[in-house]
Amino acid sequence: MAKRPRTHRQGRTGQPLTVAAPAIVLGAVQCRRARGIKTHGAILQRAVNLASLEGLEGLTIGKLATSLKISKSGLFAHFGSKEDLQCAVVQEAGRIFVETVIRPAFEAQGLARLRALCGNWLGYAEEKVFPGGCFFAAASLEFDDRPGKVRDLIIDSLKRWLATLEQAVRDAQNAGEINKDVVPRDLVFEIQSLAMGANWASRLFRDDGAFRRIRRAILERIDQAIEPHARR
Amino acid sequence: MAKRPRTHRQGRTGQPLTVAAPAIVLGAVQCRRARGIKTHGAILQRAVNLASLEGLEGLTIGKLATSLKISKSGLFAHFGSKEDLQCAVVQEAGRIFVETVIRPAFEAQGLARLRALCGNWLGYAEEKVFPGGCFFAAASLEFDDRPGKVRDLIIDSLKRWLATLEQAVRDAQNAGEINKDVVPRDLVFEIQSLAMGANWASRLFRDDGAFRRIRRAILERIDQAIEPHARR
DNA sequence: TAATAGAACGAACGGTCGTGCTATTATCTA
DNA sequence: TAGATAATAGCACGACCGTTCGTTCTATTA
Repeated sequence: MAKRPRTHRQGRTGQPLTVAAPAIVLGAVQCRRARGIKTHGAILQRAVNLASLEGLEGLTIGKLATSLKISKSGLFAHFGSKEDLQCAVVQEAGRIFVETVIRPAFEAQGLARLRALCGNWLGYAEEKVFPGGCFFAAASLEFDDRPGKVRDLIIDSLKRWLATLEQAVRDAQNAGEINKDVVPRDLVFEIQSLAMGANWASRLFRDDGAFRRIRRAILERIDQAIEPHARR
Repeated sequence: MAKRPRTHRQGRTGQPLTVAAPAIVLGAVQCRRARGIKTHGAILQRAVNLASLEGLEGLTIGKLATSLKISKSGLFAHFGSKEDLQCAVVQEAGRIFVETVIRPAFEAQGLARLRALCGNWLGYAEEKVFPGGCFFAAASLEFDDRPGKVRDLIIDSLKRWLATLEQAVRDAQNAGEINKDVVPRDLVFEIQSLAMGANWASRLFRDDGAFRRIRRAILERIDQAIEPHARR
């Protein structure tokens, strides 16, 4: 978008500010005092919500600053560039996703974990953890044709999510719960597609029945893949 | 977006130019001479392709004009506003969709038509009729939170597509090919979700294997719904 | 051939975008 | 409590946005 000749926020001596303990590295910039950390967090939180509604590109620094009642430049100083802001937003969204969808499911094992992952995802999308539906569904379609750091981060997040699902399938196979003939990637792919469809329909048609339909479809699809003795 | 105080392109006497036969009404503006019609078509074609890559909002009048080597204002005169341009683009995309996906399938009946609709859609997405994948998948997620004429058009197009699929299911049920216990809307919903997922994965991961996977999944899902005597 | 109107142009508008400089204020530390 | 520096604000920039205007070229028609 534009050239950025100088590294942002360096010490007077030139060496980067990769200092001691209490500094929090967030994006390209560091906050080292209580006020800065608080502001940084508030910006990020608002930015994630705004971006989920308007898209990562539709998220503008001016609107974000206005909605937080701070100056554009004051906000801008927290991130070296708009691209870095977008990256920070993607990472924050990923953190929320992990906490909401993935981590709770890791209390279960095998097939139960797979079911928990799917159930948590549907809950996460339905309960609007992000006001614009699944953050990564929107972001990935927005950036699929825009190479750069942001897209790389989005792809990386989604690959890790798919890998988590696949590993759960494999674990369930090793535990004898899911049929060994099932190709984990194929099953995960179908589940993921159904989930994306639910998110899409609920957003566009404002039809929350979409989640009910897809929840049933995903459970049935999993049931097809499990060994008889593990049936509910 | 902005006020447009005067009706666009009126005759000297004041009455609108809603004249005789050969005028072609395209969007908000009319083209009545060979040159204008040709230009209008060229703009629309380029705009549809650009919008499928950059989104309907990322499609900018300046970039569009530059890429066609015409002036911004000359292009602008063909449409009353950016919103009208976006509407025209959606309608043109819809026309292409109907010609590519729907019309050819209407040579078949019942179950065969349902299979043809699904197959045509996968071909349409895979062969990149639009360079940015399924136009309506991208557009619907982009506009799901932006009320207005554009979103209404997108929703309308997608509702008609889903209704076409549902009617094919019902016809197949009436012909005794698909089990009457199947709820058409549920089946269509699952098929549509799988299709959206294929489009999503192929775009983001540049993985055309997605279409192979989902094609098989859709066919299997349809097979589950059909009466034994109609099995392939 | 003269009159008319469609089609395209170039220039400019007010607005917003991302970004950079500089000054001011707030907070921490010696 | 004073000095240092982090955090924020103010202001201006160049670029591009959608849009409007007056003008020019060109094709059709009287």
